[in-house]
Amino acid sequence: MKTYSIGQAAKVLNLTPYALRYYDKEGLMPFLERNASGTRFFKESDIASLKIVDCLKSTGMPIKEIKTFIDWCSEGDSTLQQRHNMFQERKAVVEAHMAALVETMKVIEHKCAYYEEALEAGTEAVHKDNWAAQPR
Amino acid sequence: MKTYSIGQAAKVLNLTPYALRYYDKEGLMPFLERNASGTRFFKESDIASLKIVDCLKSTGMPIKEIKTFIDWCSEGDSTLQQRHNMFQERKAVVEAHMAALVETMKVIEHKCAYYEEALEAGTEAVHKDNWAAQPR
DNA sequence: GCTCGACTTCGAGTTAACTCTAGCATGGGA
DNA sequence: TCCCATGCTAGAGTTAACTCGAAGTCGAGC
Repeated sequence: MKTYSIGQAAKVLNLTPYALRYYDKEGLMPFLERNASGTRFFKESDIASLKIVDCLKSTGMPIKEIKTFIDWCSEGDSTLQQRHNMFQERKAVVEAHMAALVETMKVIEHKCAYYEEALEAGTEAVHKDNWAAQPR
Repeated sequence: MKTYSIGQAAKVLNLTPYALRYYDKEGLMPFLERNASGTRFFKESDIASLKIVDCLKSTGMPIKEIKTFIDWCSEGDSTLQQRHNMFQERKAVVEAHMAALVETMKVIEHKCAYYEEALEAGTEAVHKDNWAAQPR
């Protein structure tokens, strides 16, 4: 079975070896093994697990909470409900985040249009009179 | 014309007075006025400007770059092109962010389904055999 | 045998964006 | 008149998530 050094794993996951050691120190990789001389080696299952970590991170979850999840994974079937709840909550968080981004996008597109008109006119002054009439 | 104290502005913008003073110190509010005794008062135009700041922040733009934009605003029509470019870039950033969130969401939903099945079976072991066959 | 690159640990340093503390000023209500 | 909330400044403290430096080990290739 293929394994990865910390440098290779970092490359695959688009992280630095520093970050991976930090995650290890924070307890995000309890199943990570080492060879006789103490060097970490990452199995495919470790890479997969780190991809989940990355997924949770991208929902804005802090490392400490991710660790809680990892601990639940180690505890086995008795924590299935907590883990399910956690993913449900993450789903809600991502949905909220996406909704917020849609609103952000509306403002940005409005500003793009605003500056396109201003550029055409050569001056921002074109908007001064009818600002109140601008659609938000 | 209605104005707001720093506390009122903070409430309206869902920020703290600390944060608003910090933004002021960082130069994000060059048009902000004060009364005779040095107390800031926020006009509607300041509130609107801070909403744009908030919008840019929510695209992940750091304060220093937002300041650059604010400075361009102060410089007038000669920076229209830069400002337009900036919003175009922000649009691309938000689009990328949304696309990433869609991917994140797929993983999360997959995990929700995974844990629903596991809960039904009472054990995570139901997935052990056909993990490789799981759709990602 | 030597060198080189990649690995190790430990602990210190970095960065952004606040957040708070201390000490003081001000203005309105009882 | 006194009190209290709220404002001010300067500067220190906080937090997360790395990021790095120092000093040392290890295995491969020449």
